[in-house]
Amino acid sequence: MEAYGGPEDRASHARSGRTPRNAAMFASSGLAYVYGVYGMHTCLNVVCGPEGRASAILVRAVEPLAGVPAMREARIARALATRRSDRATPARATNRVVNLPVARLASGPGNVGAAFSIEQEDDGRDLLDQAGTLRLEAWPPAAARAETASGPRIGIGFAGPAWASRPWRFWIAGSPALSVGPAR
DNA sequence: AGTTGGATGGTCT
DNA sequence: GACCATCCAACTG
Repeated sequence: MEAYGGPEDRASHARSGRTPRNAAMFASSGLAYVYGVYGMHTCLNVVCGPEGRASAILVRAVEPLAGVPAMREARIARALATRRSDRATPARATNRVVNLPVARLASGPGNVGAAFSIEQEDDGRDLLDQAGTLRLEAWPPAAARAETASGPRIGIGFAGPAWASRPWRFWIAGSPALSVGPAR
């Protein structure tokens, strides 16, 4: 995951103040901020600041602990819906996802959006509503506490060295499902 | 194993 | 009209 701040954060969608797209970032914590990038991917954020102060956490990757078949089906459905080239025939696209390792099902912000069937209409949804289909649940009390690590955020070089180097990316140490990031 | 470039459209200048 | 909080196939070596 990655933390994004308000107008002072040159890497944040809120860097130019409030706009129609980033309105959810200024809302109260616990809501979803969903945006589309590169015309074909949806990314999920969790709004985490007080109302009026923009902040959000981008979910860059998820390590599947349950629901693997459902995630794989969602990936297939999304792959068929947004087929990218004539070379990627439906059969070929489906086959690729079928053979995808579990750790790669949601290893990247666009893949998280695909694996959880995130839509633009999920923007602003209350993730704390335990009756909702898209929700945050409490970490099981009995579960072991995960060890975390941190480093620079991915894909935000445009923000300049000061902000690009800030270690606002956090991950579970040793997780096999970490996002790879853009090639360049 | 690492790099490059195409796909694709909303958003903001 | 340019720019992306990306992904993956097809290259090179």
